[in-house]
Amino acid sequence: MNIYSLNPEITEEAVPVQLGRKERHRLLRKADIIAAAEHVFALKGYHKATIQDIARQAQYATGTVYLYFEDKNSLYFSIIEEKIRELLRILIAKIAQVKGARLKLGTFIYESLRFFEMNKDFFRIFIQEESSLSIKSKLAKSPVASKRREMFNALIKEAQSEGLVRRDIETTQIKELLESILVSFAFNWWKEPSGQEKDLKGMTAIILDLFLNGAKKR
Amino acid sequence: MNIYSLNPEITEEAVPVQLGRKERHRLLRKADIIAAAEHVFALKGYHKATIQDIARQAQYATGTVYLYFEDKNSLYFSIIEEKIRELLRILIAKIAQVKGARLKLGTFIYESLRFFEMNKDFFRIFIQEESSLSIKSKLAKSPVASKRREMFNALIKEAQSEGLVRRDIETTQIKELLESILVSFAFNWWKEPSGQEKDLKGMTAIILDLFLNGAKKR
Amino acid sequence: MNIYSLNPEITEEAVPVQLGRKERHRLLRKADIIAAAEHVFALKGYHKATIQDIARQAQYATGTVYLYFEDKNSLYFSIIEEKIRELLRILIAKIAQVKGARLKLGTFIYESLRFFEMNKDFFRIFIQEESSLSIKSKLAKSPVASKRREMFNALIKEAQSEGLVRRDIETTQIKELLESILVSFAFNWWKEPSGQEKDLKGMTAIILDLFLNGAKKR
Amino acid sequence: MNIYSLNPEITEEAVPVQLGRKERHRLLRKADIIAAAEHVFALKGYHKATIQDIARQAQYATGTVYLYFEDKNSLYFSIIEEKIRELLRILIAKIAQVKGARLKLGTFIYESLRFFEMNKDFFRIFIQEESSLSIKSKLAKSPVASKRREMFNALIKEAQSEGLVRRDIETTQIKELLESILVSFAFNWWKEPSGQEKDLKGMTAIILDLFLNGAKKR
DNA sequence: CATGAATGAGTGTTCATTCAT
DNA sequence: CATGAATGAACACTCATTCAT
Repeated sequence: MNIYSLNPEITEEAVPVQLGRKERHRLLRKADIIAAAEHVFALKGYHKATIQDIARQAQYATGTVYLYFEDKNSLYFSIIEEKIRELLRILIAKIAQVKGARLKLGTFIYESLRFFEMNKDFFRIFIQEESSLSIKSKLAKSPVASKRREMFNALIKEAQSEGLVRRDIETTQIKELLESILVSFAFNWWKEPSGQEKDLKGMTAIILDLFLNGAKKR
Repeated sequence: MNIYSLNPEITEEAVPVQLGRKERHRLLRKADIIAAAEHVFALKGYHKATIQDIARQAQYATGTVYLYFEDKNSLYFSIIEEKIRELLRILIAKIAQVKGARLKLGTFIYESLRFFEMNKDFFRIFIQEESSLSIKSKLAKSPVASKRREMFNALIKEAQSEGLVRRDIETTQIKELLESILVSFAFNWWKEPSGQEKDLKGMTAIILDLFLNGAKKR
Repeated sequence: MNIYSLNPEITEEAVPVQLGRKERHRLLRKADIIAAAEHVFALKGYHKATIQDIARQAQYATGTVYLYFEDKNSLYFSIIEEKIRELLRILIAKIAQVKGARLKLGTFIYESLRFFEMNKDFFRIFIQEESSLSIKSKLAKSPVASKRREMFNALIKEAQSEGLVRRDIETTQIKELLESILVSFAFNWWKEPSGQEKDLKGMTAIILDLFLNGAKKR
Repeated sequence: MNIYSLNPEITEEAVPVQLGRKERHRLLRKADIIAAAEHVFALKGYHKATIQDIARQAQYATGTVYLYFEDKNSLYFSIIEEKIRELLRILIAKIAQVKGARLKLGTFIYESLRFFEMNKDFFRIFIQEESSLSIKSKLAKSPVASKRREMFNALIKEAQSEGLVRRDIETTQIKELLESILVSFAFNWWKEPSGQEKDLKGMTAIILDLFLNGAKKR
């Protein structure tokens, strides 16, 4: 897997030059709307955000949104997909720069936390509003999410074959465990109003420590 | 902390005799409605469940619901509070029966998983529908949730002072780790359609292992 | 067939005393809304009439309409059914008062034209707006329409067995002929702005003549 | 009256050579769009057919349709006018080939029914969807419809002066009567699912019989 | 207390029409 | 001329909440 295997749709910088003017234009519009929707959803949450709100924010007419997205839900979905795509791009790039499972895991944790920090507002959608886990179900079927899962799995597998991570537990379960820990720390950081000053990504070491060594006193 | 410190409101068996007939009546009505709401929410999810649905299920008139609950959201909230209260009651009772931090932790894990298993349908609300994390935020402020947090913290602290759990990391963070692992296993069990046959609470040993020893190979 | 075989639902005078207060109330509300809808549909036509218009006219809130009717279309349909029911009631009553196929046919024609004259505004819905024929298709399946068809058929059959009407052509086709002639005269009367003064029901004799003797010169 | 008195606009074969290239081009475009619209309207009905559908079917852009037709309704109207024009052309041609009012009437009925049979799909627009009678009102003012009316009237008048048709009833009314009978038979044939096999134009004799001789037993 | 009919604000979505390119 | 992206008004329908009985 490499960075070019990511579907470059939407993200402006990634729009290949060979796309026709029309198609380029289309992707830019989609990006406009996604940006507006991200903002509105983050502010109001899924149910309270209206398509009119989003259109106004994007400075388009209501109907225009429907030229680019099937319906409200698919727009919502696109935002999330786009975010995952972005995170995945970062993860792949950064992880490629280091050697050894431990460092790679550390990089993975660090960049994931950093991404969360930088997209604090966006994640309010999940946190304040609908279907955090429902979305997970739907996302599970999306190609981007699959890519991320594969990459994550590969990472854990590598750690297992390098002898860093135990093999008596399924790769998938180890992966889910690390994910849970990340989500948990992120959420607790997010929850605290004072969390703004603290450094989420600075918790990388502790997380890695807890993940690998557990809670037992030695 | 002991079992009597729990707010006994609502749960029938726990209704103290000294409450007036009126008040007792009132609590029973609330319990009726909560039971109906739990069913309907689990079936349809928060947004698609209507107050009319719930009233019909409880065999009351629409307006009656509003005699006992402020609005839809507070009804929803009450269900969750009630569930936590129930779990908390169980946890406290069972943990009181064993000695030693290790056993207590095991009991905590076992009973939590068992409760999740037995309330599979209820948790669909969180998982399929709204605001898994949003509710967490709101719950954080509710007295029941505080009680559970305190109890959980006390448990970890006990384990730390007994020398089972490391002291170089904050109690809260240790607690979050355990919670993460629980959530991770519970969600994965829930997710699998075949999960019905498998035994979630049977995973207690593995979870305790991962919690104490971490993911590192030894 | 007799007058009691008609479904008396809705029409106020026909509401049997044994209906509960609730049910009576419900039928009155339905009648209110049907009256308002009849007016609005006649004025604006099906597509341009909005549920809001109708609700306003009936002096109810929008949602109230939906307590009594599934949706816009079914409301529209109910109006037509009700009109047919009314006409049918009149036809049955009047025809029962005369003897002989010729007189019965005359009465049928006369009362049909009279009904059309008196409901001029209502028929504008069909004439100016939607789906005159489409509605026919749907109506064909409704019980009221079936009743009217049966009654009409019985009338022609009686005329055939009395020797007034030829038997070498199917009853149904004879029936369609008479219906055609009625429609033709009614529409022409309706079309003329001056038609207001002329007497539609006064054309009974001519219609009966045309129906029986045809257009041929003798 | 002869075939050349028909407005030859639109129909390709009839486009006179003396029209400029521009104008010829224009008429061809209109014909393209009308053909597409006929198809789409027949398929979806007036309200559910969209201009976009029609444009796509005609392989033009949305806006192009508006270069040739005022709006959706006038496009719809043009189709009907064109159909009437076509029927009228046929009627005039066929009727010119026979002698005597009776034969002419028969031809008129036969060709009208045949045309209906052959354009079954097209007539679904009228039958399933909007404004059968509304369109009549509007059409009454269109030149094509006037032409057809005149021709029809002339036919009946001829029958009256030949002594075939009674003169004690207005020509117009006789005409409307025959039209109603035709419509009635056509609709009943159309309505029946089994009608596909039966022969509509084969009913010419019965219709003529009923029209001329009426329903009376002799 | 209980009822449940009535309310009416609120929203996703469609589509005829326009107009800058 | 042709295009088709953009427009935005319009509307059916829902449902939490109220209140007269």
